[in-house]
Amino acid sequence: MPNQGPSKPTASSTPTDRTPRYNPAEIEPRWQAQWDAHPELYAAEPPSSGKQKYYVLEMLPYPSGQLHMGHVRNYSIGDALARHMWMRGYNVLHPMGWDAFGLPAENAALKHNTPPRDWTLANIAAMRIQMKRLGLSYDWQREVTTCLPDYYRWNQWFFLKMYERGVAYRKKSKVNWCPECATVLANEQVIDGCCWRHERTLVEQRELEQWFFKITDYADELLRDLDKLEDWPEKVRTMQHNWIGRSEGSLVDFVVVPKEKDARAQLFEPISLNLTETLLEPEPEVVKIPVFTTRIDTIYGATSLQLAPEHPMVQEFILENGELEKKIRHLFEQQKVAREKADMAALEKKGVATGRFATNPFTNEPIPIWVANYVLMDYGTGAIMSVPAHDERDHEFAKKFGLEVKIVVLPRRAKEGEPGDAEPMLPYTGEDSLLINSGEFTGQGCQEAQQNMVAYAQKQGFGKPSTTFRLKDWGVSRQRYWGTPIPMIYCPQDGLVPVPEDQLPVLLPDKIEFSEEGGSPLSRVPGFASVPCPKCGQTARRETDTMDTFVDSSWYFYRYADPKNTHAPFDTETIAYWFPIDQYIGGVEHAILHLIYSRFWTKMMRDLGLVKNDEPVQRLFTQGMVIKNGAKMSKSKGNVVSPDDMIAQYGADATRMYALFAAPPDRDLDWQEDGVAGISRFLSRVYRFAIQTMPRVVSGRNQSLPPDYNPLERQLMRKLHQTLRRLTQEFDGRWHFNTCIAAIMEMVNDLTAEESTLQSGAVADSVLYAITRNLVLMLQAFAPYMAAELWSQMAEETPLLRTPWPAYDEALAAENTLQVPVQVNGKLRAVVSVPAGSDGDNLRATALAEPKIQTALAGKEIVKVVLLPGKLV
RNA sequence: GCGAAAGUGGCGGAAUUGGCAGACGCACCAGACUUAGGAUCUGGCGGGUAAAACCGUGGGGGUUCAAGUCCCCCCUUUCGCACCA
Repeated sequence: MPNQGPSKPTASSTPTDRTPRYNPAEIEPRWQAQWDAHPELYAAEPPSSGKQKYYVLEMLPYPSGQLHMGHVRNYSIGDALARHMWMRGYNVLHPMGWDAFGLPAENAALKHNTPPRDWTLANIAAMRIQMKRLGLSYDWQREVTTCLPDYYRWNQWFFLKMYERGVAYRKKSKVNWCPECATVLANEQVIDGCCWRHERTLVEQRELEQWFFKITDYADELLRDLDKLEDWPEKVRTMQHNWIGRSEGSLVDFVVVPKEKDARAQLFEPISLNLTETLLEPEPEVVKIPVFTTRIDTIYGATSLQLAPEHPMVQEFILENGELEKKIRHLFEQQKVAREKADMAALEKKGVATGRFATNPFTNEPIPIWVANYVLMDYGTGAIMSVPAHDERDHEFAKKFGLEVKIVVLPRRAKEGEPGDAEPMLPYTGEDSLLINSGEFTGQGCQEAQQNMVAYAQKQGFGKPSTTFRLKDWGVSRQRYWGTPIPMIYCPQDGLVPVPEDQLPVLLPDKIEFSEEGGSPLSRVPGFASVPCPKCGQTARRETDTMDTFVDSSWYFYRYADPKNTHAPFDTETIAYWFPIDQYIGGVEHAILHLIYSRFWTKMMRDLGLVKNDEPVQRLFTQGMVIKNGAKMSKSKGNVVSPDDMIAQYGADATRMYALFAAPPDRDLDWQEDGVAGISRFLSRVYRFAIQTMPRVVSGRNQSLPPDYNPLERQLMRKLHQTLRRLTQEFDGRWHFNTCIAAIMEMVNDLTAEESTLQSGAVADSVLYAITRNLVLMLQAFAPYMAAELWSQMAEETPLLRTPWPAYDEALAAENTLQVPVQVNGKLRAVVSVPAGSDGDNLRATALAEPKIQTALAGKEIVKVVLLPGKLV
């Protein structure tokens, strides 16, 4: 037969072989059809089963139309776990669905003139086929598709509940605008100043009226509960911690010195109040500039006030002094550029003195007011007090612009009476220190002074404790079509009117025209925007923005537990059984976006009385990326490997198994096709061996194990139990499935090495049966098709998934002869064999009798002999 | 700059606790079977040596009978944070 390209293993290609060849192209579709016909195989039992539940979840995909290797890896991990937990006797919930709203559908509509709905549903159908081809154990009866009204109506329902409680609100504010998406983005969707979808598109700031969710109401709890999430990766917790960015400090009002008064005069001359004048002149308005600080203890060292270029007061200063305008605009531009480049650190600090002063309420002394490019309007109050002696940034700035540096904190002396540390290196930012030059607070420790000073400020009415967050409210309005319509109506008479609950869902119209121009596409749909007001019946305008798609993914996993519910998003009692999710698996790229929104949503639902859990996810696992040739797979790099190609060539079992074998699941995985071929060879060996021994395995099924194992039986049983032990421990612990698969390979290598001996009947059929049966159970998590095929050939009656996971036997796993390495001065000199259970003297004698050891010890004195039980001498 | 993780053959990786470094797989080499081999099987495979000795886990020190693993210093890579007041 001429060479015709890659040879696919087909049964007909080797007609002369006596044993059938492993042919996944034949085996896999056959079992897939079986599983399709029996969805109950993978169906979770209801809470009433009373069984211990296990909810394992992989992050639902966006239906792009194509699975990629990252998906395959993600689902292979989850599927291995789900199958294992089934065998461990749990009632396993393992669902899958589609994060089906989103911009790509609209882009596709524009490009191919296909309605987003058709495009999306076709993609879902294609990907569902791919998933089924992979043999994933999903409960398809619970499939959730977020773009269908039976799902998104509950988004709308939640929105109304949130609106009632003030958690959803509308405000005009500066928002992130991606020109590419032609829509607003949440803060979480802006990465390094660019859109999360368009890595190179700079996000613009636009002033728009938008819907927000008050996630900041939960900021404290979201932060605090991170401590409860012990089974989450430290990395994710840190990222969320940073994102929330809680900072505890104080607000202090500085009073602007009126322009008429010469600040310097006020400084040096006691103020002689002319009562008549004061009474005659109109009282000058007291203008306060609140400042946020975490170091109120250093306030006596504040030598200037620095305002953000966009600070409202700055406008007034510009009105008074036109020359300032250009300079301040310049500062603003510098800051803007730096922020867009996401590199504020590289920004050269610049500032402009306004010529005006403000009074430090603690000292009653005026300090100059500046405008600085490094002060941000959207953090704190947009104004800071500058303490050059005790803050790095302020120090740098003060030195550059010649501002006063006033030391008010000194390090504590190590021992009383010892010299030194009078002049600390500036800036000195240590907090285990003492105050000087700080009025009545002099001599107090920093921590102590912080408390006393804010209390004093509060008493005097010019300050209070305050906590600031980096986390901002979640902007959810999107000026797009393919999303959940926001169920609100604007009535000229009644104002904002929610769509009544019984009129939900607000259906997304099917007929829609797309154009390149911006604005909400729904506003151009005749008959959608115009609607009678539910209150007065007059013509009103419907909200035409849709919700951020992260709303969909914030609670989809609750719907899985009760997917067909038509009168509520889900049943609270059912949720109480299934939640929290025992194990969630996905990429670390969702550490902030999806995972923080989901946590918020759960807490919000808890406050609505819908769920009882505080957190959605008990354990989180973030798998590594799939890379190829050192780079993340991407179309632009041309290094994408298609799962379909892999399956067509090597089968789903080999593809999945390789995804688990090539690296531990938490690490990045370098995809090497030769490795998949290696797994495929391994599966072929397994298949050939199993089929060849199958008649004896089947006959061994009803025989009891021999009372005593012969040496070969003992050896094979030992390997079996060592392998079982490895798998049991890995599933319980660190999930290094790569070593599990390696262990199974070792076991199979041992079996095939003894193949001819086995054929000649050296091992009892019952032993062969025990080994093969357990081999199949172990393979099930990684190569479910192979396992199903062999299981059926063994004519087992229990469904594979419901077969209890075998407990390993420590005694059987133990070696009876130990190969003990012997070291002399830490160097390996020999390996001696001793029977298991030998005592130290015995071992020592054996070791000393070994010629190599005698050579190594020649002419030396034995100082010490170290014996380690079960290890080495 | 701060924080975290990582660095082991030609490659992916193993070595749960300080105890035989390189399991398992890929690639490669040799052989067998073949009209053929990109199929299958057998053997080899860190460097070094005729064989040993010896040297080897990013680099340098240290602790220990014993270090990939623990301690100190440094380098590199990846990730996260970064004028957050």
